Amino acid sequence: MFLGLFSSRSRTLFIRGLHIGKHFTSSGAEDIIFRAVCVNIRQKKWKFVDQLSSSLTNSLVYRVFLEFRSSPQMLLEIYQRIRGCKGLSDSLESSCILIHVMVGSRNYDDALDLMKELMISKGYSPLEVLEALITSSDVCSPNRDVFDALVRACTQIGTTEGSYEVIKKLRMHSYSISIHAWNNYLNHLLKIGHVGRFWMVYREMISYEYYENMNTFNLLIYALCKECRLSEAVSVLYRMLKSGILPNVVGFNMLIDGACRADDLSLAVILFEKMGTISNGFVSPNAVTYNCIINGYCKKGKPEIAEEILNKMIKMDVKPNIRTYATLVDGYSRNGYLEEAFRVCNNMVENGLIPNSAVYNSFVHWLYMEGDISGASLLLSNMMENYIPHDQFTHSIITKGLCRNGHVNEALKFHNWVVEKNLSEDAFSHNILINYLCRSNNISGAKQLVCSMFVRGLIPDQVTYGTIIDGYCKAGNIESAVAVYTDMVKVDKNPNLVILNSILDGLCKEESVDVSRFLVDEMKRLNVYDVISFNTLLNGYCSAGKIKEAFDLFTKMRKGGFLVNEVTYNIMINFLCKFGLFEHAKELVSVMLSQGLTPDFVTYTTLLTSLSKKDSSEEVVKLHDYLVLEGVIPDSQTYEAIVSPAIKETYVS
DNA sequence: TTAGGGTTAG
Repeated sequence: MFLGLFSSRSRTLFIRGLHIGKHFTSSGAEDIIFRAVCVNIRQKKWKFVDQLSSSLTNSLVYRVFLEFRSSPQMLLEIYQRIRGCKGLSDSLESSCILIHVMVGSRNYDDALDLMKELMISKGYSPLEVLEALITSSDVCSPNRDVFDALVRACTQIGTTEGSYEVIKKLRMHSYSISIHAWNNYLNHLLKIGHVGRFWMVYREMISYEYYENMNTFNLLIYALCKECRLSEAVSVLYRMLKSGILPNVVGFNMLIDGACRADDLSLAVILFEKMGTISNGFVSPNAVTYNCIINGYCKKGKPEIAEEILNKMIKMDVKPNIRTYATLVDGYSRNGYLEEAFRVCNNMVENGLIPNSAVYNSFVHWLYMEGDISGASLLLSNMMENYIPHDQFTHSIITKGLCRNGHVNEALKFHNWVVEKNLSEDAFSHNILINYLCRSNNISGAKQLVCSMFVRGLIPDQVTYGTIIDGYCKAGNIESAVAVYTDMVKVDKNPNLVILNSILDGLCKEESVDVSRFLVDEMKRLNVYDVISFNTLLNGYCSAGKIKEAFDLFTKMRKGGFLVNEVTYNIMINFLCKFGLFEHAKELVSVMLSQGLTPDFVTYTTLLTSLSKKDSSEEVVKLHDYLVLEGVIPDSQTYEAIVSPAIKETYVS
């Protein structure tokens, strides 16, 4: 109290003394300062605190925080005033008191920020923060939400292991964490694509006798949809209903979106129509629901039905948003109706929405795909004039657009500009360029680009490695491909199916068919294979003239059912034609059709090229007619070179 | 917690 009597001059001298005299920090002196600070804070004399803040020691800050721990607002104000001071930034214990108080007063955002700051800027590990929080819970009223918040902070800064260690440690300390923290961690695992780990953690959670809440069930639906396990995802919905938990619109939306992505639009529509009934009238479609269905129809090649859904949406009083229009714009564009896409965009503007980068990106992408470089450039200028910021998508689209239209050097120049401006944040654009450089046999250029990624702090991803590996394989340099593969495994990037298929193709091209078969066996053992793997091996057998092996494999694949597609038949048809067994090849077309597979332009070209070498024009025309009647879309080059002259000849004779 | 646009394989 006596300090209150100090004149402002003597107070200043007192503070100056604090700056100069380190000896002042003896406990007696600290008590005096502590009381002085507390009095001034209570009287809201912040100027005093502000002047003193840089001189506060760790222990003083800690004592002040303890003193005011039951007045969250006051404590927060003190924190705001002294947040830059060394006494606070050095003290994990003081920060933990703050965190306890913030969480206790439901000020989660500030608590999360503080935790993140401790881990990112101050370098404390999640476990160190946890231990400090546990220790400080002796002086603060313990609150489980603090630990939940720490798990959340860890997932937000992306430390997957950190969050898991926190959960584990809490169990060891017999502190229970809430289902919300588990959900948060599970959600994080899904976001980073670790679905396998998701299921492990989920099972672990259940083994500790936690009960799923609505969010957990939604996460299960989300995970199952990501894995295309649609019927299991639907059964989660029924499990929810059985356990008396009413699904919310998010769960329905994830199911509907999952069904669309799994190419089961009819299920998506059924769920969409029945969501009201299933939820006892509690849930009705929202904008996300409509957007999912609209996207489903667009990706299925039916943008006009998608637009009908948009009209229905408006009728039902659900307001379309920018994503609704962006989806439809892309839907029309990707199906070749750019004019319609522009019309939809105009409607959007009339409805008061401004085209964003997603809308521009779609237009630019599809203009480039159509070869309309000037149209794309025009739109890009328009984008800049309207101050719409370009993003990573824009950069990739421009890079690919230029490469695809034969301007690889322009693409490289553009890419360098992006990199120089520090605008490159992900590996996408690099991967596109690496792919085009490999295609043009410039593997050393591609390798340079990978090196530049490291220099810029960009981590090459699976696609980067896969593209380089494929480049080497295509160039017939399987040794280098395997060397890159080994490097990739060393940096903890697991090979995926695409990469294994590339290596398999490389081995087949090198006629190392025995090694290829060994690789396929290994892929089968790991359960990482698809129809492409088998087609590649089949093609390898055919190229190597291994007739018996080829036919054995073909029979096995057909027995397997799902491991056969049009390409399988094309390989065999080509093989038979090569050996002059044209009739057998033609018979395979009937087998194909009986299996519900439609011959494609490759089948068409293979058969007609082979037939034209040995038979009359009349036969060529007959085969063309037969294939077209069976639904084949003729390859234009083959038609011009072989069929058209044959038709003329047949007519003339 | 859910929805839009860009990369790799036969």
